[in-house]
Amino acid sequence: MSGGVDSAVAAWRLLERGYRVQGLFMSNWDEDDDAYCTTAEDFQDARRVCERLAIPLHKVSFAAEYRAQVFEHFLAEHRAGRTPNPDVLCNRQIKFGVCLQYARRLGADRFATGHYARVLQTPSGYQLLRGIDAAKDQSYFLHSIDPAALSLTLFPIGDLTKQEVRRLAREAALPVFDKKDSTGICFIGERPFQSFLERYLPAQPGAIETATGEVIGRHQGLMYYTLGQRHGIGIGGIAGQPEDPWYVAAKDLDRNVLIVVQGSEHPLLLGGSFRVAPPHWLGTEPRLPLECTVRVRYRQADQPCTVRQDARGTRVTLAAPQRAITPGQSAVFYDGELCLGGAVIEQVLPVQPRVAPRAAPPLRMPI
RNA sequence: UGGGGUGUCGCCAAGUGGUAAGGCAGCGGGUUUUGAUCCCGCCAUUCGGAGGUUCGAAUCCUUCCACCCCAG
Repeated sequence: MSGGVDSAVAAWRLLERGYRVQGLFMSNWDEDDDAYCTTAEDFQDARRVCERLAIPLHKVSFAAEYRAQVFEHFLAEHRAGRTPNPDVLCNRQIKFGVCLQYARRLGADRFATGHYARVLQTPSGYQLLRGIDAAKDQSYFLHSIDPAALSLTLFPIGDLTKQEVRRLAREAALPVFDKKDSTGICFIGERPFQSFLERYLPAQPGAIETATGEVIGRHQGLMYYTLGQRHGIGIGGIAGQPEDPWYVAAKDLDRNVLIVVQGSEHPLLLGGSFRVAPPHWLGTEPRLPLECTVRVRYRQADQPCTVRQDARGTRVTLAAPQRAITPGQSAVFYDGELCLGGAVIEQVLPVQPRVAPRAAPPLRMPI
């Protein structure tokens, strides 16, 4: 129970179906107790919901595990100039890892969350499906959990739309029926990103350059930016240049230079294929090459792709180039509604053919 | 020091006598369980300063200031 409307309705639906339900509230972030920290209110909300449902509520902190298994990795990735997805890791390590184990020790034989996703039992095992509500589907964040956890897991609202969840919450008189959806890093919450990271990763200012090497500004530290990012670069109008906004196209870690390009459709923002770390498959490992669809970033449109194995590892080739393919983010593979698994993006391969005209060698784009 | 040019929002930039376009950046909000993207809104009573002409000036005149270029 997070104190939000989704987990509240999930618990309510389980009760409706006759399950014996107990609530479990996690507080996994105790680094600070500032205005951005909503843990106290969220716990109160969870308690009110459980009172309304007449079920017990357990409170547990996995702050140490979160710090060690999620946050340290998050910082290390940023240090390396990549863009990690802490919530993917959080689901694997914390929610469907230590928390699930904890629930087992409490005597639970099933484990439920308020995620917008579905579990399908098939002769060959349990499979993860997208949530019915395409706009809220959270299978992307769940793709890397232990497949064994799926067999114990219930997603009671995965077959509902957000609108239906809100309506049910109202009808069931759940105190949080009107509570705003939460965003931001799970357990840490939404905060000014750069100032938050600065507390852990000191600024390392450097130059901002165009793709042709012209210096047009200063950045605060490569780790504060992500590929495809527009805001926060601080570049205004430049005489003789078009009026389009600037986007982060690459990071040159060796030179501590942020490389930016102008216009949201700039070719250097696009990637046609990319390398990934060894994939995590939720079901039986598919034979490669695999034709499927892939989502390269949460809420990005699915794209047809081919997953191949070659001498250097696993490579994904897209049917159409995608914007802002970013090392550290997850590529999640789907077969229709079925979430097959995913892999962390390692390296983007440029759209342009490898053989360039003799006169102009292709720009080297680090990362 | 001569000669030429330019000074309009943080940046780029329209406007050349009729009462300050637009873009970028920034800020605020929406969307969003990463970080982005995206969408909406806000953002110069004032045009380098001071005088003057005019019913009316960013636009004309005078003067001062600053910067740039060519001379030197």
